[in-house]
Amino acid sequence: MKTTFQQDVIDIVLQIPKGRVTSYGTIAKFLGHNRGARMVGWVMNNCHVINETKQIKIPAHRVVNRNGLLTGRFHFETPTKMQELLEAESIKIKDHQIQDFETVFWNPQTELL
DNA sequence: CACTTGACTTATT
DNA sequence: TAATAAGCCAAGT
Repeated sequence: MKTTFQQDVIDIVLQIPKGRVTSYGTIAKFLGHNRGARMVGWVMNNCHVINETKQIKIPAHRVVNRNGLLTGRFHFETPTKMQELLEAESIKIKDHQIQDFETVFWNPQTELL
């Protein structure tokens, strides 16, 4: 069974606990790509296709850049959708920036392992 | 098969 | 502190 990169990324994103977030680079590093954050972003860009193909929903709103900034908000249905989803999970956001980012940050390396 | 693009990150100037 | 370059690699053209 050859696991594709996007399968691995999806697998991790699906395991992000509710009310927590992680970053592209963290996921990439966990998969062995120290600087493969762009590939994670690429998977997220295809997450809509994946959602229909695999009939699952990927919590892409729980993946932000390493500054806690919602850089991928414009790829959602509406630019505010991402923030709304996060706020619905008790995550505070101000100016598209996650507040207390270190607190809600989810590290698969230490918490999933 | 070669070139471009990208929801990123780190280092350098 | 802010702007630029380089590094990473899968898909699309």
